[in-house]
Amino acid sequence: MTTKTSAAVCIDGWSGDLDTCPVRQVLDRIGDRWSLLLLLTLKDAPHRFNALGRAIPDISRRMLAGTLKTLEADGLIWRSVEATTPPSVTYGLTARGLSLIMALGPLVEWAFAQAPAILADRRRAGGAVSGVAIAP
Amino acid sequence: MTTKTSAAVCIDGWSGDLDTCPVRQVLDRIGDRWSLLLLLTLKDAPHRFNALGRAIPDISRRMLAGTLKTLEADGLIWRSVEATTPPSVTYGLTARGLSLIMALGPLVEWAFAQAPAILADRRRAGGAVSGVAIAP
DNA sequence: CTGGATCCACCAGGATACTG
DNA sequence: CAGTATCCTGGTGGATCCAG
Repeated sequence: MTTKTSAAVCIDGWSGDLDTCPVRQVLDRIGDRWSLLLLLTLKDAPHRFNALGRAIPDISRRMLAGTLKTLEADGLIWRSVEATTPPSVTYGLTARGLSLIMALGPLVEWAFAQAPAILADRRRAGGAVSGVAIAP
Repeated sequence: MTTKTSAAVCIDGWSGDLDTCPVRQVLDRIGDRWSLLLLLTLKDAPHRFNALGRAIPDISRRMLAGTLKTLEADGLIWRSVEATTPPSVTYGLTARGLSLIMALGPLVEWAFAQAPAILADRRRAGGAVSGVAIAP
């Protein structure tokens, strides 16, 4: 979502730049490799920096720090620093972050319900499409 | 989502590979630059190939063709070929594609409702986080 | 322990040209 | 009209080293 665009459509009649469409911006954020995963990890309980790293073993420290910063800038998570030595930083969900997770609920259910069928279709891709058409 | 992972967490206690998590797969698909846009364009009515290109001016033919193929392989859209000369190919939503759009509804509403506040927070990023914390 | 800074590999995706 | 093939660039993100 870095390229300049000039499309006049997006969603629900959104008629501005593609890059200013709210839905696009949200998907750009949670659609990346780590944001959603972090949000869902923090849903259960606040975590410290390295605890998050352990909960998501394959994230690099760079992406962990960067993604957390972005999520905080968006007000989706909070960050609390204990000025001890060594320092201890804790992250947790904000109300806004929680509301996002709630809004994701139906999508999550859909994903779990449809995943097997989609994977089956994808496997025999190239053949006829199996989905029932809305229009002929 | 091309990198091999071995994480043991994902969503709702999903305990397989990150890459096999249904929600990750769905987000990988609709989170890309064009899929959701195409789905929403097709929601209103079926479109022909070049009509889609005109509805979304800044998509390249390569990405248009590629994204359509993937969406079809996942059974989210159907593809109908008229063997005329010149050929005419029409795309439209399947029932599954429509159900995905429905599942996206709450997220879309959330995005529109939260976008202004998020952008405001993002602008003065670096300052204190404004979201109300769930936990202190 | 919690990051920032830097270097670099990889690949998604745009431009262009060509085919059925 | 509806794609496919090829080349090439720029951004994403991993690895590594450094700092508070």
